[in-house]
Amino acid sequence: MDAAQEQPEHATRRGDTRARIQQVALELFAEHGYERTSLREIAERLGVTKAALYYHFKSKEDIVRSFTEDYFGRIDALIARGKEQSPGTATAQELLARYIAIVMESGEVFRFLERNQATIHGTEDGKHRFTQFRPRLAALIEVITGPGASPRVRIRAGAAIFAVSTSCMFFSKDAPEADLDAVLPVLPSKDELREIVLELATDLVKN
Amino acid sequence: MDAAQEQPEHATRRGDTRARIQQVALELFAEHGYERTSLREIAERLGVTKAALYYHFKSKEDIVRSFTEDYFGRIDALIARGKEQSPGTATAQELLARYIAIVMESGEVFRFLERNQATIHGTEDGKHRFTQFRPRLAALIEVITGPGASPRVRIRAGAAIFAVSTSCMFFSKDAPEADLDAVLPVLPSKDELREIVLELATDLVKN
DNA sequence: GTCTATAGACGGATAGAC
DNA sequence: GTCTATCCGTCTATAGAC
Repeated sequence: MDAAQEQPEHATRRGDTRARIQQVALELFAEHGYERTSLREIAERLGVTKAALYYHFKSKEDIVRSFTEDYFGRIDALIARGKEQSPGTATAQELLARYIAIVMESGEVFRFLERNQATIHGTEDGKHRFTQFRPRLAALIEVITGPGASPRVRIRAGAAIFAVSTSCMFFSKDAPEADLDAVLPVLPSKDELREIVLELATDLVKN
Repeated sequence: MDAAQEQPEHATRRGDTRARIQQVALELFAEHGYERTSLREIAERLGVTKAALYYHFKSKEDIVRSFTEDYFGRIDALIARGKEQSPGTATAQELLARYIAIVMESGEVFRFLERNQATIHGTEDGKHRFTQFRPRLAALIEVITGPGASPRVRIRAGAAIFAVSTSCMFFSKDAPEADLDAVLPVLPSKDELREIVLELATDLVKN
């Protein structure tokens, strides 16, 4: 994760308080939901008070932004990279592979975004919302299919992204409190999962 | 959009406050999120007061249950039906087709469930089962793949369900306020969408 | 950097009149 | 069936001491 070294020296020596806040907040936001998790709850779990939180973050939403901006930065970089390449099966395959890597690496952040879509979409703050997945999805599809693709091809590309995202999240070994046993008696390793998911996404994109 | 205000002449405009509450609540819950939508907001949009809502529903959660129980009933029926059939490609295909139909028919409800996962998961009522998507997913996968399938086959079946669900929701013509134009310049009809999605799901399941 | 204390707002829910 | 009025809890955020 990003260690948030955006602060002056005096504030973050070895300062893991900020990082611990992020960690606990992300965990609770993803598990119980953004609105159902109060700052009091986060503070209590860390053994500090609410006011301490406000020393490190200017608001509740600011905590969210602190761990989502890194994720969105990666996606944007992926899109930019894709635009520089010539469309084709090889490019699409590489894009998908990189996308899978991003999703798997930022597992908890992705889980948070997935499970709090309505909340995130609802933040109409105007200023800076920690924001939208929608325009990025459009760009990803365009970059995978190339311009002027048919509805069928576009939908399949979208489905590939959806399938990849949700599968990586759901079948991940380090999913917290998953009733995974019921659906997958034997868990695949991270590499096995990556391979299976990439194969399935490729099937969707290449036809 | 504002279907609660102006309805077609043959629709039962008068005397069905309960249905109008459901409709408006579902719309707002799906769009802005369950917690970010207050009963006051729902009441205001209907031109009534909060207290009136409590005549028709015993709590906020009760409104949710009123429009989710039908959806889950259908899924459960689908699972039960699947269990009675012998596993095989034909069965899987039929199951997928029926699942797609369910998702497409209950579009707004599904959107609500999708976009409020964290909230829904957070309500540990225990007594009300509308919380659990997880065990149903496990059952669906089992019924599609048959018993004792490999991790790869199970993950592909899961991915098929994920892809179908999200695609039907996202690429649906009557998606409210979707920036769909950006990703799909020409929109498929409901039948075309169904066909495309079924084909893609089949590709995932049969290999 | 962390604390205590509190402001200020808004939420869900209920009582009882009509 | 719908209203007015209100209770009580919780929340985010801030002020200011140490």
